[in-house]
Amino acid sequence: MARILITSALPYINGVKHLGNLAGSMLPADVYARFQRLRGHDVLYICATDEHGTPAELAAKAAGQTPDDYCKEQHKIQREVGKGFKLSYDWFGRSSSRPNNELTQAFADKLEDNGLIEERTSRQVYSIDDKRFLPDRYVEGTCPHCGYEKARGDQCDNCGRLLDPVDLKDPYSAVSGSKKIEIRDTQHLFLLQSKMQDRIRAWVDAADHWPQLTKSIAYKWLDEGLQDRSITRDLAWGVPVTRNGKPRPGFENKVYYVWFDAPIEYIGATWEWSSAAGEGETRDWRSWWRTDEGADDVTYVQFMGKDNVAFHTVSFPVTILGSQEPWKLVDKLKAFNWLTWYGGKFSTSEKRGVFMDQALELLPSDYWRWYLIANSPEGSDAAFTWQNFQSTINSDLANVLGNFVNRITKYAGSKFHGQVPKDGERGEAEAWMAKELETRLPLLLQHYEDMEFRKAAAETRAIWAAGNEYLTKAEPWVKYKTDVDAAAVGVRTGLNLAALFGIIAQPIIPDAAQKILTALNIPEQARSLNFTSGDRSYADLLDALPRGMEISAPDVLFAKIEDAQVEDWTARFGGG
RNA sequence: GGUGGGGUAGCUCAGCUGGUUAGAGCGCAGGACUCAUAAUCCUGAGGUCGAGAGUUCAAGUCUCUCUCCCACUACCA
Repeated sequence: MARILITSALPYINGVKHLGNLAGSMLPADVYARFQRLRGHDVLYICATDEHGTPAELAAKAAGQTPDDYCKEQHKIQREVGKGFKLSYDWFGRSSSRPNNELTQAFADKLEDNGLIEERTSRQVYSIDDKRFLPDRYVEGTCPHCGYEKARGDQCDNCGRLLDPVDLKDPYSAVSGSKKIEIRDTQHLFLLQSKMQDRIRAWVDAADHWPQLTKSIAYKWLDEGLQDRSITRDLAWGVPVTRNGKPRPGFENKVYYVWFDAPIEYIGATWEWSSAAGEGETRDWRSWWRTDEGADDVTYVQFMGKDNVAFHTVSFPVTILGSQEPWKLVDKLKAFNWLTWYGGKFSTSEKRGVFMDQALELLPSDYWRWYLIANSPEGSDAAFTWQNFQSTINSDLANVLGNFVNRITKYAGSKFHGQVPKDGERGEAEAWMAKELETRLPLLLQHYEDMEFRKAAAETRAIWAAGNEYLTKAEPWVKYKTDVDAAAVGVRTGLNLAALFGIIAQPIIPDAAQKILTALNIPEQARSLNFTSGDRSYADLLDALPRGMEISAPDVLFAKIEDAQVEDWTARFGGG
């Protein structure tokens, strides 16, 4: 039994996430976690909300709440939506939690002890009316190059040029609109990433389980040369800057930069999980993270969108390696491209696309889970369209899987008293089906191991489709007229296939799988993805259910998506 | 601008270190079947693999040029 630690990129606290966020980190991580649990491994799947930073502070202000209250509320909302999508987190934490505060401060201390942090003075935009320093993008003004009047301090959206806020003409605060702006000196802590360049490169060189996309992004940063970066900000909301447990002089009104503390929350959330252990339960977070305390046998897998890769392959490892402490580093890193929405991006700020809470109002989570995995943006960006969604669901789920389960269970009910038939001998059709399973099931497992989710879904579907093909070959409804025993073999095999189809469906569509397996009375211990444990062969899968066992026909598993619904949703959400 | 990824059947995508007639699903056409959610199964049509040049006995697969799309570009996260 292997120990597998899984984390998905922390969703930012600022509002419910859209389907693109779900498809690019949380959902595949969940599918992978479910898969590995069903393989019998010891899995710990950790996620959390990323709560610090300027956007959270401003959103709280806009909502008339303290950042703390705002985050508490938003965290609960995100946690519930995650539940709605059946994301099987072992823990869904908060980056503002106490453990993360402690860990972040401890890491900073270690880094400074190791000569990797120094104080530097930098010049920043200060808004007098807002009484705060402003990040570059919260300063707006007229672009010195093209005259665009709403250029941001970091970049002009009109001409695309990178800017420095001091270059803007007539600058004003994007927070309040105030023009009372000045440049002030401010002290910040800089993490000396440049000193870690060689160590990081050696570590990336040695990482042989990373996909191409991941490595190329890491090397890009390394080739350009790691720059020292500021890890503190002039904000009130965040992890307070300390030195050896005491407020750091001159930094009383500053916090660590959100990108410094957020990845540390992977560890922090595990600590939270540990602290929440119930009566008589032992949870040791350090055994998952400290290689000197048991984590050396842990395989750590991270899931994220491509925008996050640099931070996970370079920035966070600088923190970990720079600490000189035996913390666990990532072993496998799966990065995703974007799910696109009618030619553009899903966008939280522009409210483009479908958001997780809205999606659940339209259809049960399985529908979305299947579509988003079967069309996962793995190799390149993937387009979401309502029509594609409709045809994928209707074909794969309603027709191929749902109809298979329905036809065989109904037929068993009407002709074989709702029992697994006892009689009849196997023939050619069963041999053909066994052969299919023998070649396809190992492929399916391999795709999951490789984290090739599109391929895993395609193989799952191919196995379901093979079941329909089998029934055509076996045609029990024809044989029933002349030879009931011959029909019995077909029905028995069909019912066993329905059970198997439910079993392999579990990682992607857990609810539907549960319905199938419950209707067929499959006990928990018989639901694993270890198909050939012991002396069991693939052919045995076709006769695994106890003969004579009562089964029931589940309700129709998937309703088809009607054209009228597509029209309705298109009108409501746009697209097309 | 720089860097990276991508441009393969009507649509969405597979095609690893170059090797016989380029694949899948959907859609489309025809047929079979009737247990089933007008579902399923079979067969078929359909591609100058973005454009051009080069290397090679052989290129979707390697090199160069061009073109279009997307992402990243370190103080948004």
